[in-house]
Amino acid sequence: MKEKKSIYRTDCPVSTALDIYGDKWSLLIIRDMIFKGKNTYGDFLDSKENIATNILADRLALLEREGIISRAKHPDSKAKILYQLTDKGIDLIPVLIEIITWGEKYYDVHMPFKKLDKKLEKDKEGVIKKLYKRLRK
Amino acid sequence: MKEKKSIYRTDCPVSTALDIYGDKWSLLIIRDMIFKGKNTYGDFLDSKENIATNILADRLALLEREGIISRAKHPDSKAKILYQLTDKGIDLIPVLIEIITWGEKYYDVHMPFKKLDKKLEKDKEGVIKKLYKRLRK
DNA sequence: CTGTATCCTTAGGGATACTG
DNA sequence: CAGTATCCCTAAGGATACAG
Repeated sequence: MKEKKSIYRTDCPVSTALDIYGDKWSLLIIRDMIFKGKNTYGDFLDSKENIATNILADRLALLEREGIISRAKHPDSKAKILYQLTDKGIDLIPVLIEIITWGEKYYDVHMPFKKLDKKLEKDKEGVIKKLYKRLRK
Repeated sequence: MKEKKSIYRTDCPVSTALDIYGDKWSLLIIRDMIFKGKNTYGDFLDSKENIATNILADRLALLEREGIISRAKHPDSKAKILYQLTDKGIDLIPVLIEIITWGEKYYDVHMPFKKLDKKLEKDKEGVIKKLYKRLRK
């Protein structure tokens, strides 16, 4: 596997964050983990956006290297790997929530669960707290 | 100039948002407009990250096409152009704030104004409101 | 099932020169 | 000053095949 230099452009929090997940795929993996409970390679491959296997492998490695996700053996099978959000990854919930809020305000788009859309409008803080609770267990 | 197809991958708000600003530069321009009051081509070129002229021109066009920024004549000079955030662009404030919050929590990074960093810790909502107020004028 | 590896094409982007 | 244009290289990414 190629080595990434992991050098950030500047000491700005925005540019540093973008150096890590400023691309078209990383946050989709995080989205699937947070909102759809996905946690295996096959799960991620199965998304509507059709991520390529090489890109998926690359991003999983990158996210693990940055401490955003962890890998562990899956209880179901020896070959299977279980990907889980670390606390650092869980802390991306508010970022995702704000991106969703913006997207839903300006485009005809929706999260797969209508309940979530409505709850978000009414009680964003409540949604965030619930997600934290579910993922921290 | 090349035509961008502007077709979004899916109807997911996250993937749609990433189709627009899921790259290493777009949000840096927005950052500079929100937090540093930048609004001319030369201002943007002047950032620490050293964006290339062709990339800057491309992103300004993209952001304008998406209705996130607007262009107008600059009062100072006929040649100069004034870029300003639209309401849609201003609504990216919460996204940036959450990205900054996450970045500052996990990396040794800082926004150029220390006051902002401290205020963010104590009163995130207040900071957001102030920024909205300043930019909506 | 979880990846790697490979091939190939396109997009991103740095450097620089140039124009209205 | 605000871009365009060009050159050229690298990174991103799609498709497919293959391996443990």
